Amino acid sequence: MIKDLPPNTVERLSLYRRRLLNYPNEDKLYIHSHKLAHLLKINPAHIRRDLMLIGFTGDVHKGYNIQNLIDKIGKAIDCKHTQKVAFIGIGDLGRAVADHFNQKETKLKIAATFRTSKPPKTQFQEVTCYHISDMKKVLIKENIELVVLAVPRSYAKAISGEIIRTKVKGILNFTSVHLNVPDRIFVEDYDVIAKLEKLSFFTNTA
Amino acid sequence: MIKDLPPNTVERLSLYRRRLLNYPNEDKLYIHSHKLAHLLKINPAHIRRDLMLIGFTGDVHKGYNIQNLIDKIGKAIDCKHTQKVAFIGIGDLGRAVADHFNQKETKLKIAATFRTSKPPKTQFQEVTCYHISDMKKVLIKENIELVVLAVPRSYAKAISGEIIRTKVKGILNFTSVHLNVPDRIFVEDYDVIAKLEKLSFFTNTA
DNA sequence: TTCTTGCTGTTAATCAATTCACAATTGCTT
DNA sequence: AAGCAATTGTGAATTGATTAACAGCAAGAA
Repeated sequence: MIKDLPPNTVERLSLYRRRLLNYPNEDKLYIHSHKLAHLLKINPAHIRRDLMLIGFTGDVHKGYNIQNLIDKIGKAIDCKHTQKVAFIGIGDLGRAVADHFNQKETKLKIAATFRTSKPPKTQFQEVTCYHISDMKKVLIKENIELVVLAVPRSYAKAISGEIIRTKVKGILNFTSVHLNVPDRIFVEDYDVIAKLEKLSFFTNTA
Repeated sequence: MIKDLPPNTVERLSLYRRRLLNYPNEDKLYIHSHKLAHLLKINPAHIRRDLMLIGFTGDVHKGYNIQNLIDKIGKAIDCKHTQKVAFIGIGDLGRAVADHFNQKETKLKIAATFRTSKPPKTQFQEVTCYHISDMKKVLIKENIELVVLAVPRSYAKAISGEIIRTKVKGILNFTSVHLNVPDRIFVEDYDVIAKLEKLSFFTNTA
């Protein structure tokens, strides 16, 4: 794991890897920066720069060895142990994401989902779905470190109050409520409403 | 509606307004930049600069008039007519967002939701939930211009292929698939997997 | 062998976003 | 009336992200 990678680079490395994992294996062992850039619709220089930052070097003619690159990205951004993730109050989106995390190459594992309503305890694939009232207990017992939080506003405060009493270290926060958590917890906010209003703005001016 | 606002400013203006709408009305008619900044955990200069960009000016002692500011933000970022939004394949998250759009102050209206599975046609609040197979028809009939797309990978291509044959102008894309759409459609990607891997990275180094 | 081609690695340039810092203003206090 | 205190509006500085540009290299063609 490399220190001091820019946040956006970390995100892109994740994208590179995922794209490469799905890359038709055919006989292709290598890929050029501009080819990968084209697949991801980004600038080739960006890729070369990102790979430079993690010290991965390609062949001047053949390009980048795909398997080695996948491995190197893992070394750069994955943590050593597997981290468990929980989805709190997010139905279909979790489902849309889940398949990837059942692949071999990932250090993240979806360990539980929670709902504020309905099913008190059901299975979804191999992931158990609990009622929200069991959240704290399960987060602790399962040693979950990352959560995706997408519950209605009215729940947000109480739930985040419980989360800080667990071992959770990171929250992807889709509630439009600003969470009051200690510094040891890393929060990434995403405000759907603001994004929609931005979308509205740029579809009417641009 | 103002041209040439930076994207991030547009997003923040949306956040400012929403925060102000929920601001305890008490007797407070005015708010200072640092007070609002504190509520949103951002830098006060940021707020002053954003408001400068939309030509809103405050009182050197009282601060910003809340109602006027709300109105001005509307003039700056809202489009004139109401725009309709659809949620495609996103259950709870849509629910978590929906309440806001039933407020008076918004130009966006959730007009439909679609599911890839289960309920062929049910109601959620006043919003009808259709089966995905009716999507194109409904998008056209309802004149929907914005969609939030969060279906499993395997559906993404086919669905985006249908979307481009409607009047949709903007897509908030939560599928990790790069959509191939013409330039007239504004796409904002959000890759949950990449965000989670970033979260994992920064909870293990920082 | 020598030339051409096309790629990587990397520095430099550009562009965008954020924050600093302070002049100007004006109510309030004395 | 004069000085203090607090706030806005904004130019300048800083930080960060992206893109351009090209030297250096090596395979393959001539």
